[in-house]
Amino acid sequence: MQLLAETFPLDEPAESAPPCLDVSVPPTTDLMMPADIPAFTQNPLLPGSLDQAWMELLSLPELQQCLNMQMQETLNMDGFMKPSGEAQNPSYSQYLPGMDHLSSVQTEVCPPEYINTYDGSFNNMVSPNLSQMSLNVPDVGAEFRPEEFNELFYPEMEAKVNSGPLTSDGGNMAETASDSPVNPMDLQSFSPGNFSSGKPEPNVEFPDSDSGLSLDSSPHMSSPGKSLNGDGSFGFSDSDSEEMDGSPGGTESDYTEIFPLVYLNDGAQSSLSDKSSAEQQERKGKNPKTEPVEASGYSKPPFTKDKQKKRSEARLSRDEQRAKALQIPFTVDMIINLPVDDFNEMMSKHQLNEAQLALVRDIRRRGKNKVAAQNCRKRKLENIVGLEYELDSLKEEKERLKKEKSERSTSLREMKQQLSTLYQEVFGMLRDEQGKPFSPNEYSLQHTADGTVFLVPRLKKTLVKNN
DNA sequence: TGCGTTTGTCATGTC
DNA sequence: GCGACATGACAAACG
Repeated sequence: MQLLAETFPLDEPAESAPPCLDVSVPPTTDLMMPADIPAFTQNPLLPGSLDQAWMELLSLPELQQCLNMQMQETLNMDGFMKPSGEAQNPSYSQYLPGMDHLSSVQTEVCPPEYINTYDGSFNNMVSPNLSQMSLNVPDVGAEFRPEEFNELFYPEMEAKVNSGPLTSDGGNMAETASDSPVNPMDLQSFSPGNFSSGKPEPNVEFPDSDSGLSLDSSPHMSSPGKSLNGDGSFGFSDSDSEEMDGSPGGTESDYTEIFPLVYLNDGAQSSLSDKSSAEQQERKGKNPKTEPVEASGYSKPPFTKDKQKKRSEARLSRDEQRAKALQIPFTVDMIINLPVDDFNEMMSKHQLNEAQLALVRDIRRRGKNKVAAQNCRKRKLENIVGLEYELDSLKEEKERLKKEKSERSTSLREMKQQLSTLYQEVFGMLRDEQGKPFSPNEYSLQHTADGTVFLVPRLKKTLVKNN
């Protein structure tokens, strides 16, 4: 085994450079044969007590490279901790996508086969699976968009959402509207026998309408209701909803006078009524309350209970009552669910007065907004649930990373200690021309990428740095 | 009777 | 500019 220590110009001109010792360790040289180390003849030999195994290890270029890296990192430990520092990035969602690169950290660590060469030394202090050291970043994808998260955690829910009738894209809605059978209002219910209660109420109001049919509460002052009722004798409001619900026909006489029947009895109207009147009658007979909701295409709103469903039906029926009162020849379902083109076409086929038009628009707006509100609330709940799952997942990930960081810190500390020991041992073997050991205050060992080890004067190093 | 939840509605903004 | 949709806010209904 040979240990070479020769002057080395380092990165400065030879004439100005103080001598550096090139301590290269060819693996096949004999430590006890100074003749084999010509450049070292002017320098002290390593003592014969040097463990040959150590020197063999040192002779390995891989180990030298590893040592070189370790020494560099020892000199600059900040860089050593960089990956962990990134892992502490509080911006977790942004951090996770970038975690992929951390798996490459292992390439910067001395590979296990090199470490294993130490057998009894490094082997014990370094994780045996160093090459396997990588952050097991869960495959969570590059982003945490709520949709993906929902798909990740609630595939079933997502499927239901996508397949259900309450999609917000309107596709199903339009389909439902166009596919649903036409359910015109029961025109027979417009008969005086059904509508007239014989109890005229000049100030009766209809519930929940801003169509201009309510007098004072309506912000839509442009609506025709007021113009029709300048005396304020006619309007809708929720305050009379019970009245309306209780006696739906109670206002018939008033409205039939105010809004004379505009039934054109044209083809459209007859088709609308003939098409499904029988069917509707049959359904109404079975379950008159649920018919409008089911036919509307959103038969079961999310998180709806039976009683709430009844409320919904009651609400819808109030719109039906209004429509009946104004003798609007369309079903509420049609008004709400028809595509805009079909809706306009339907409207164009009937001569509706301004009050009727306003009410139809209100019914359509309210109906669509009701569905939109239901979808909005459903999405909000899904987002909340998804965020809760995400929070739990991130907490687990955080704990895992903390544990991993602790383990890596321990491993790094042990490696530093071992490297320091090795450094001191190698350094202590070196002797100058007089056979005296080099002062660690004046010299230090440095590695180059090719595995060469230099004994560099610290003063020189300082000078070079300052220059 | 007070309180929390659900639902419908309105107002407003965005597409 | 209009219509559809989304959403916060509010009030009513209800348990």
